[in-house]
Amino acid sequence: MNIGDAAAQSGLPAKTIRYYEDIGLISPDRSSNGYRDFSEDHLHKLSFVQRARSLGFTVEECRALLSLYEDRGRASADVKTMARSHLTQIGEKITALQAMQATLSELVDKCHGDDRPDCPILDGLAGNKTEESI
Amino acid sequence: MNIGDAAAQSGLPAKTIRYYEDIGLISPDRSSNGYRDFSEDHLHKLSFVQRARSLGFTVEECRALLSLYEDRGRASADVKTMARSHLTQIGEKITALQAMQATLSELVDKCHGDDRPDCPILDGLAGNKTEESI
DNA sequence: GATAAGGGTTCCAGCAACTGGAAGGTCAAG
DNA sequence: CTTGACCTTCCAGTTGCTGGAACCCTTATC
Repeated sequence: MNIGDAAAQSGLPAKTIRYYEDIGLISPDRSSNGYRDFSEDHLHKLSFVQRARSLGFTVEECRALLSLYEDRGRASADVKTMARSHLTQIGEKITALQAMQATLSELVDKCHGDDRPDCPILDGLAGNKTEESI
Repeated sequence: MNIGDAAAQSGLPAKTIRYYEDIGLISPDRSSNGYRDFSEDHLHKLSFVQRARSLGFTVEECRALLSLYEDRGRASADVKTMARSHLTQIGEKITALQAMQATLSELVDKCHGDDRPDCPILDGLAGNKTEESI
């Protein structure tokens, strides 16, 4: 199977697949004309990586997950540990974003947003505590 | 004021401040010895950028915010528009992360996490619907 | 046989926003 | 006078791709 079909079936852009080969994540065969040749197994791995990436795992984590996936003697505890640590990071990111959201909405709410220059958002960014600003 | 003090007072690493000068975000003066010399105004801008960055604005957005900040004739509506569009993006990121969180916690919950190879997390990544897996 | 379309290949550059490190100049203290 | 803490510049690397140039392969059509 050529890269175009592999891309279509895995949901990854062809460029990304080439990149994954570059960094040694997958190693498709080559046809006699030099084209990459993807087997079902390769396709499977690509989809695996696509899903792991869409869950926010880094490429290096995907590499580790892939090798656990291939390892018939793995301990599911190892996978669970990775997943949990990733969950922690996701949680931290959400918390950080929610803090930004809270601060920024507060500022936005205070800003009347008209043609006057007076702006609590800019004041807030400038470090001024703007209790009242009209 | 030297870069070290500017860094300490703005909460930005010196490297970052040099980088900001590189990309034209701030333009500190130079002392006769070639050292950067930061005025109170520069310091103010650095703190401004630091806060904007910590609210998740991109550097280019910071540049725009800075120029609005400097512009005495600005309309607060322009600032509010930027802030709101940024809030939207934050919201989208949170939603995406929460989706990852939901999917991944579900898989983690299903995984018993012991020394056996059987693993619903890997099955999930492989695209298998694992209803029951013990 | 020419050619055009639609694959594929390589390599190089660039994005964001820094960060690390090397090689060297400057300055204040002991 | 030297030591150490600063400062300077420049170059390379990070993450995960993405775009583009220049070129090869295959198939169909004229």
